[in-house]
Amino acid sequence: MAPEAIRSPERRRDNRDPGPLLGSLVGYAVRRANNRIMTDLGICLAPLGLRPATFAILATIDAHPGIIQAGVGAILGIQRANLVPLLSELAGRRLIERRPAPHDNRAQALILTATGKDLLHEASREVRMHEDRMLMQLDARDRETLVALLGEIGA
Amino acid sequence: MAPEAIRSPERRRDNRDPGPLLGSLVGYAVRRANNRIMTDLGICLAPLGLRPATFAILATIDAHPGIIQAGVGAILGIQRANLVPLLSELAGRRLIERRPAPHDNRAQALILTATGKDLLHEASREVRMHEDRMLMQLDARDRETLVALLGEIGA
DNA sequence: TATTGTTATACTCTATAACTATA
DNA sequence: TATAGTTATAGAGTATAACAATA
Repeated sequence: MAPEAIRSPERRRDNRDPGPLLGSLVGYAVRRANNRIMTDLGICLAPLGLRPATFAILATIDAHPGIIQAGVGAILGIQRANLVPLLSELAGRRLIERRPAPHDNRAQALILTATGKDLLHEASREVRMHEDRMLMQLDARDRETLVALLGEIGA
Repeated sequence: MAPEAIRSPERRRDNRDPGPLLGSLVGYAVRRANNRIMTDLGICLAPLGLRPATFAILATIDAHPGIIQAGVGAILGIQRANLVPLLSELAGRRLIERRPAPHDNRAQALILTATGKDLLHEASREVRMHEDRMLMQLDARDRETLVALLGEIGA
């Protein structure tokens, strides 16, 4: 009865369908979108000597001048131990400075240098172009909806 | 003029705001959602001896019986070289079988064993519960919207 | 020539434990 | 005792190059 010829049993060459199970999972759609975004973002930032993680760190310090390392880790979901080599890399390139924190001698207050600000602003332009390219199919309202819905996941 | 006391300048303890730059990026929202989903998914699958990657492989083979390794890699975005140890792990546990492919002596056709199907179905129940938990705040229409919008990213 | 599966290798990201110095 | 920064280390995930067998 079933006209199996219509669905071309196992011969589709451009088949990227993961099947009904994965195809119905929001988590799978999020993962695929994340992969595409991160791959493209990495390519955009590479010429500036940055990666997604180091870009995010610079942006966070810029938004919170004097923030301590643990604060950056809490915001970005990076563990203190894993933050150390990333910050050392940025400090070694004179993009950030580690200064003694005012009221806590254990902590280091982080600030961007003038060079760091310049590089961040240059990277921001690249990232905004990257976003516009990735979201070409979506208007401003779609993008707001997307951010709002994504923010509800796991909340 | 600006009543700065309202926004409590630099003293919010529960502050997870990454700042105006990252906060406005869809990519950042996707990344955070992906992290929350993957962390929870990993916890759900661990008792079954599976990870997100091995679960996705089982689901893909179940949807495409007889698919060859390169096909699985193309669907899931996993490179052939990285697929080998994953498939060896699954074959070692007798969850899948590698059989000579009918029309191509280079390729291996992959199928689920009865044990593999049982484990996949058990894992599927766990994953659906995981999804319902992660998407608790979203109704069916929101979820469809989310999948549709995510599918347009990078297209 | 191109493709499939495979091995080897390296690099990034992430996770944990332990140490020090401060609080 | 708890926290901040640090070191060391191990595990995933991902990337490339090269090879043998086959198309």
